[in-house]
Amino acid sequence: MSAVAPGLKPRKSPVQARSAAAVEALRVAAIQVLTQEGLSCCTTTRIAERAGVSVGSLYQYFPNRDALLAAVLEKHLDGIAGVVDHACHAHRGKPVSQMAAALVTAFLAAKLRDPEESKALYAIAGERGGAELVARMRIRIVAAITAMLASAPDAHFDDPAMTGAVAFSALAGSVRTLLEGQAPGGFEARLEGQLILLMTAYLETHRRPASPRREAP
Amino acid sequence: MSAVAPGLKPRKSPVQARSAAAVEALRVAAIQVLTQEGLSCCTTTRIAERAGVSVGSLYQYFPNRDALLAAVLEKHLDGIAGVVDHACHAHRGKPVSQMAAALVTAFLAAKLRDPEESKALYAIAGERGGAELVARMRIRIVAAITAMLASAPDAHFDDPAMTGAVAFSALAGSVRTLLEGQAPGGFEARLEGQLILLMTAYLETHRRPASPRREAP
Amino acid sequence: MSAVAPGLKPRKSPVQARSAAAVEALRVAAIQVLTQEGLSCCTTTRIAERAGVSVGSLYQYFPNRDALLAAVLEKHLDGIAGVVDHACHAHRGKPVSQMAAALVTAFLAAKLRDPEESKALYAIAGERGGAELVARMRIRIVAAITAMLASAPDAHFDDPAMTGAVAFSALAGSVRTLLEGQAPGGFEARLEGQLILLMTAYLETHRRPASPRREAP
Amino acid sequence: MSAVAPGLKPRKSPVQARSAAAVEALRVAAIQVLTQEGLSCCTTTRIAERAGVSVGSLYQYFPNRDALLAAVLEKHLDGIAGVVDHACHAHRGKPVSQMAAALVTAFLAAKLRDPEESKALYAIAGERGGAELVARMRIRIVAAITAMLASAPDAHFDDPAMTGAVAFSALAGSVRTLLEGQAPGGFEARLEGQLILLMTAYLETHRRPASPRREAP
DNA sequence: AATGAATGAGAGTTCATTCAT
DNA sequence: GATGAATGAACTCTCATTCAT
Repeated sequence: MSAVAPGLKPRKSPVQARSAAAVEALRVAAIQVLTQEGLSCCTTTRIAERAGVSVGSLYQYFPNRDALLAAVLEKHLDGIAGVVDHACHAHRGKPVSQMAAALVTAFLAAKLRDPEESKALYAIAGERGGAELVARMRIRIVAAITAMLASAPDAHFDDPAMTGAVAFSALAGSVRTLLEGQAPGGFEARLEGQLILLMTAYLETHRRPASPRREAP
Repeated sequence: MSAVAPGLKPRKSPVQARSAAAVEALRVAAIQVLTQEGLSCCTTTRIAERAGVSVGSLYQYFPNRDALLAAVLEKHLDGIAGVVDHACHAHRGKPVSQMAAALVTAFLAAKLRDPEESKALYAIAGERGGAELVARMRIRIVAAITAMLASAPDAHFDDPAMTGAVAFSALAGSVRTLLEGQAPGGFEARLEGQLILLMTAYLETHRRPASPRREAP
Repeated sequence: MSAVAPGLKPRKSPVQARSAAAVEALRVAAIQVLTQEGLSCCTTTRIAERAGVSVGSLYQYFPNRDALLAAVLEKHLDGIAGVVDHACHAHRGKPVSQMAAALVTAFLAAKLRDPEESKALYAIAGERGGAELVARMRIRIVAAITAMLASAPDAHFDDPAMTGAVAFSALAGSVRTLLEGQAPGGFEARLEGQLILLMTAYLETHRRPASPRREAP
Repeated sequence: MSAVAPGLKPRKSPVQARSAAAVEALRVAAIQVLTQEGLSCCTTTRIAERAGVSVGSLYQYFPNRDALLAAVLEKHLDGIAGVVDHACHAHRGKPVSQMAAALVTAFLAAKLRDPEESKALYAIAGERGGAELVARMRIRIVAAITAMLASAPDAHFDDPAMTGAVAFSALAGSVRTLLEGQAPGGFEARLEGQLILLMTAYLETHRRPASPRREAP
């Protein structure tokens, strides 16, 4: 229906732009409501209200409430996965100690950027549909870690996928504990150091005994 | 835990016995419903139905739905905490490697004894009230670990509470991931070994450099 | 269980005595609960509890909740009616001014002896069954008043029943207002005087102009 | 009350009109249910059903059941108070006998316009919240009566507020009795005359002894 | 497209009443 | 008889979803 801007890249039509804006507003509103009022107050009406659109419109963009919440969760998880992905790519071929530090740092940075949001989304992650998204994201991240580990020059992992999975689980679990429980004072501050320590110790368990270069058959 | 002296007192009046049976039936039913139908289907009606009692009876034993779910969660957490507590006590003064193995083994044994139950209860843990119970249990377990660590003859922890907290978080988080996501094949089987490896590596990070007795300045 | 005093009047059997005690306890308990916790808290369980008997027993003495409440109301109304009845009998043949004063005084004394109770019972009076009891009591009292009025030496009432009904309505209504609304300060204190004034004025409206015997045309 | 100028503005937006219609339908339905089935059958479901709207809609207009009933009562009481208020204003400065007649006539006319409604609302008046509304209305009416009495040229009231309160209580109480009890035949018909008699007698009790004009000190 | 009033199934909870003990 | 746990219909209220405007 809209006349596309003459020439360059196909922009979103005005209609689509409006849609996109509304969708984004709903996403942000959902997080705010979730954060400030809790899951049980996170009704479609409240979200729409906060987003400044009508409930009717909400249902134009999402088939139902769960789809909206899933979308919110998915975007969040995508962000996390992207950051970790990137860090893993960037540290291929580096020594495992650097890998460990990079992994921890990247994940913490991503997850703690908006702690309230991260915390609130755990509530969604447990709901129908959430588990699957989390599983997908986990697979993606573990794959990235696995690939990184496999490229380590100073270590050999018999089963890098397993090691990666355990490493990520430990990391994600620790952060979850931090966010969910009111962590004891100073916990947050020193968590990063401790996690790097933990991660490094775990990965270096697999360190290659001697100069690996030449003799790999 | 104690074997009752054979043949003696009936221990509970018939009335209490019926009550206890109903309460237990409700507890089990709640876990079943949670497991098989999810948190949002876990209504008082459904639980009572499954337990074979009427809703009215449910409310005779629990003041409201949340109290029932909290009771279920609390019993579960108490079981876990008891096992870990016990293991920590039993390994005071042992080398850290044994501590690590014992901690991992005890926690896994407790948490994976009924995986469905454990999994289902994560859903409750996020609800209002659940978080507090989890926090309490965490504090109790971390305290036990901390005390154990502080007694290690072959390591010195500057901040055993921090180390204990991180160790537990990593452990609990890994198991959660295992239970929540459909873990990749074989994950469960080798998880215990990997977690022992992880835990040991982390704790031995703090190993006392040499024979500690004589040369401490 | 007790040995009945040998000989004289047929006492209630022990069983009946127990029943009577329980019934009375329930009656009193109902009033207390009604007074202290309100009609919506006036459940059979609560009443039985307060009376120190079991719900089961309550249902041995009363076929259902409404019957219990009706019994409570009935006894209350009987008390009131009795007092007024008595006063009316005692003032037959007296001047109307004395009748007015006696009526007001008797009714107020009866109704305000336990204001809380009186007030609480208005709640029952509106429920199914209550209205009928109230109507019956009204009829009884109005009859007594009517008879008294008809005997007045210094007045003549064309329709003493009508006059009696209006007089009683006004009286009962005023007291109800006093009890229900938080009456303005001092209202209670001077109500009696004002009501006597009102009643006297109303009844003296019908005063026989002169020596009544002879000259009635 | 005013005839809307023909053909002009729709006065209410369609939305508001629908709302208003629903609210009014609920009000009427509540009175009908109360009248025909009693307070204990006056449930939100039943009211909504009778009003031809869904329960959900009921809760869109009233925060809860009590609020709906209170609204119904309030409107009724406002109507009564308005009529009495008006009559009192209109009879300031008139002789007390006219005041008495006007007060009785106005109140009866208002209260007996829809006797079923009036009767049904007594049930609400006793519930939590109802008492307060009744008290407020009472205060308003008594104030109006008091002001009227104070303006009487042919009587002097030492405490017009007290006299007003008693007068109103007697009046309201009599009517209540009429409506609640199945009044004896003909009662209603002659009640007005009797109440005027009663009221007049009571008020004239305070008649100023002699020609008041000149000698007011 | 956008709106938000209307819907009604279904949730949690209560309580008069019964009946096995 | 007395008991009080068990019952379940019925109540109030919520909220995801629809659809006339």
